[in-house]
Order: sequence, then structure tokens, then C-alpha cells
Amino acid sequence: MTFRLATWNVNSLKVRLPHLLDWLGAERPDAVCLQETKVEDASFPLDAIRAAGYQAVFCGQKAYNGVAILARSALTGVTHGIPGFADDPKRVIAATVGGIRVVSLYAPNGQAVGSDKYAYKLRWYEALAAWTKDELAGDARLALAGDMNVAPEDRDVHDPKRWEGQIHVSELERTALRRVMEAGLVDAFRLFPQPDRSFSWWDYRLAAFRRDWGLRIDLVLLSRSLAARCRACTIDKAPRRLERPSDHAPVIAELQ
DNA sequence: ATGGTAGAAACTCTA
Repeated sequence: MTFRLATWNVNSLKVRLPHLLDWLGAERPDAVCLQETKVEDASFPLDAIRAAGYQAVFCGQKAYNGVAILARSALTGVTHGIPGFADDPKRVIAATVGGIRVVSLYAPNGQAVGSDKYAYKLRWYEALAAWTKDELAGDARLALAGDMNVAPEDRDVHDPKRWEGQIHVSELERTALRRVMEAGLVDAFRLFPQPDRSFSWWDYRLAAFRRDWGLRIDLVLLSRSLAARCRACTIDKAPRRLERPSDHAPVIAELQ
């Protein structure tokens, strides 16, 4: 029995709902973490998602941010945000599904290195690392999945020289992400051989997708016990090729 | 390759 866990920054659930429903129907993932839903809870398209065979928990706001978890089985123990980190933007929701603690994450973008938003991004990551340490105490089956807004290594960047020191790639951001992983998580994608130039996000501008000017910033991070069960992790570029796509592609990890 | 596009909302911000 396999369990397929996906993450997808949909950049407006309202606009992307047809793509999402088609993709759920085609891929039938067991659980999906969504980011940038940009929809208040009262407007969440729960009926359409239920009709597709999924339950949902969500935490959204108008215009910006917003996260959700969809699942084909029950979602229990739902929590919002990072404990002890006061934060207005809706970036974090967690639930237990299929015996796995699943966290849907939308990390701060950071805007520019050295900006106030960059400092906030680093603080957010520090809080995430502390929380992850707590969650991993004992034999935790924990999966953090989402738009981490950091490309972990140069091979996750289409042009590392051009991006050197820039937002998503700077050393402090990479260290901040590493601190989360050092709590005891592994990048599911790198458990397996992967094609060169594997990316999950391409800017809408400058025909970046056509030119494959991308970054891999959407990650599934697994605790050791889950990593041992992981049999594959792939990026599905198909939805990025559609008309009016999200700027992100979904990532799917398959657990045995 | 130093601009540009997309989304939401509202005459601009965020990514």
C-alpha cells in the first residue's frame, strides 16, 4: 500500500481550481499540500474538492498567502501556524493523515537580501527549525511539504552564477533551511537520481518557463522513518505547460 | 537578461 504525498503552490486556488481538479483526477494523490490559495476560509471551494473525493483543511486570507491540506482519508489534529511564533500571514497548517504528521508550508519570499522581509524570512525559518526539533522528538513520522522559497543547492538553480547571493539562494537562507533539515529531515527529491536542471518554479516574466530559467524551491522534507519508506519523488511539469498556469509545478513523493 | 507577467484588489502590492 503506497501513500503519495504532493505539494503544489497553486497561486490562487480560485483561478487554478480547474487545473487542480484535473490533476487530482489524473494523479490521485493521497494527500496534497497547497500554498498561496489566496482565499478566505468562507470562500474555500470545499464542495468541488469534496466532489473530487478529497477532504480538506485550510487556513487562508484575502489576496495573499493561504495554505491547505487535501486528503482522501481523514485529516485529524489540525493546527495553524508555528507554535510560539506570532505571525499574521497564513503560511502553516498541519494535520495527521494516514499516520503521518503532514505540514503544508508557505515560507516567506524575502523579497530582497537585507530587506525587512528578508529578516522576517530568517526569523520564520528559525522558528520553524525549533518547532521541527520538538515535533521530531521520539519516533515521529513527519513530512514538511511546501514552497520553501529557498533553492537548497546550486544544482537547484538554472544559472547559479547569475543567482549567487540573491534572494532564494543566499547563504543565510540556505543555512536557515539546513537548520530545519538538521533537526532530522531529508529532501525526498535527493533520495533518488534526478535529471539535471530539475526545477519547480519558473518566473512568469521573461518567458522563463520556455527558457527553463527555474529554481527548485518546492520541497518534500521527510523524517528518517518516512525517508526509509520513500520510493520516488518527482516534479510534474505538465500543469506548468497548461494555459494560465501556476508559476509552480507540483512535487509528488511516493511512500511505501 | 536589469525587464518583464500574473493575481488580487483597487488606483498598488506581492511574488
